[in-house]
Amino acid sequence: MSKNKVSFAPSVRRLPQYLHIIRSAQNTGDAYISGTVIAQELNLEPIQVRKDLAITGIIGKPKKGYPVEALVRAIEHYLGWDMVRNAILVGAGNLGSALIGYPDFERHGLKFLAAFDTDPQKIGQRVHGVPIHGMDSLARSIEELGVKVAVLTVPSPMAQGTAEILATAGIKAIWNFTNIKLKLDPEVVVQREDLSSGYALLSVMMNNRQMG
Amino acid sequence: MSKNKVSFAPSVRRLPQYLHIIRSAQNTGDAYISGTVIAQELNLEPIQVRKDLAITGIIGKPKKGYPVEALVRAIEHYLGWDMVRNAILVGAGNLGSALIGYPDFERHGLKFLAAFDTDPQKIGQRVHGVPIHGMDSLARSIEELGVKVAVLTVPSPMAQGTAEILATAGIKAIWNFTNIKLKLDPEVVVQREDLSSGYALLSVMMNNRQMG
DNA sequence: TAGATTGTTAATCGATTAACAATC
DNA sequence: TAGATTGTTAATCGATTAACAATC
Repeated sequence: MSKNKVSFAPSVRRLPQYLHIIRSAQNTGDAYISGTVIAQELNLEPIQVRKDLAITGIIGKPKKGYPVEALVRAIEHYLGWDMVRNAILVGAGNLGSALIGYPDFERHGLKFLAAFDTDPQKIGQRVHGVPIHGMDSLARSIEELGVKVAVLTVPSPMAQGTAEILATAGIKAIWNFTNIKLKLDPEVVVQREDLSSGYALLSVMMNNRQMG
Repeated sequence: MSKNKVSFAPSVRRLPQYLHIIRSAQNTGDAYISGTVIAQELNLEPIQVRKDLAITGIIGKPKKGYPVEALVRAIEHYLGWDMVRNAILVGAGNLGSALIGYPDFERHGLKFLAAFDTDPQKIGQRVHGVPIHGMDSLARSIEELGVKVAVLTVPSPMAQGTAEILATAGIKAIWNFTNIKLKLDPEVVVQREDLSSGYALLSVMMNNRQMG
């Protein structure tokens, strides 16, 4: 493992993109892949790819590149994507259903044990094979299942209240898809996915190109 | 408008969060809101909020803060969220349906004229009031509607091919929700929303806290 | 008025990029 | 071997934070 100071969040965010490219190389049967090739594919600088990959502990071979099999394992291990993490989905609307059915997450260890919703129509049904329960059984289920990870896709007015129930019941990590900044005990890890920020960026890019 | 060099993408991404806070102040009837208050609400540094808001051209009042009404207008105008932008949705699955029904986007000028899908079951139906057409009418519809913005939520194997059809038919901005790095004419603006990168970050945070 | 808050200029911090020796 | 590519150390770039005079 490199002892260098290494850029963090931005590098970690790029790793799944690398993994995607490297996986295709794996499928083509390539034994090695160079940082140069990965960079080309993603419109990045080769040096950036090398720096990023170094954080996983992978050792490349001059002239050849990185051993594909070992690189896939190194990235997945660094991300903890080689283990199973049980999770629940809170809010079984369209967005939640999309996430629960997204094959990449399941493939990378995110296993949904249950979903929760307020809609009586949905309770008792299943999304992508996962049973939907009522919100009233949320706290009890979390304790029974011993689950530590929750994906939060409820309407924003419910976000803070629901998050508090989650935290109290023992959830330690929340993937927050609402546009609410949650106020919780700092021991709970929160990753917020803010679609509005992406829309803001797209809007400004369009403005710069004088698009109506 | 400030002549300072100003941080770009990160600042723009924070503006919608500010807008959200400022809107609640507006609803409470406050005439002014200070950068300090906004910062507190979002766990940021006041100086960062002031720097970010400066890019919109807003002028604050020492001691009082920023005039709420004018600030809302300044942010929305800077983002171009005070005008209507016609768009289409390509891929009317769960994720696409979630986006098309997300009230924040409509409120900020994103108007979906049509959706497209390959599923014969869906063609002829509507999502959130928007008609779903077959993929074969995609190019023709884009030209007829004169629409320049597309939200891409097709399965990843279809992403590159579909994007090429969009670009050829006249689409100038693509909001890309697939995990594919699109290769297109650089005159087409692409904003990629990569859920895997957020999952990677959450995973590493969980690893750091020794969560299984 | 007194003092909280703004906007500006300067300093720091962190991430990206450059340079280059080592090497398969 | 010759040369493409790695990993490391140094330089640059950009974003965040600090300091502080101006001011309502």
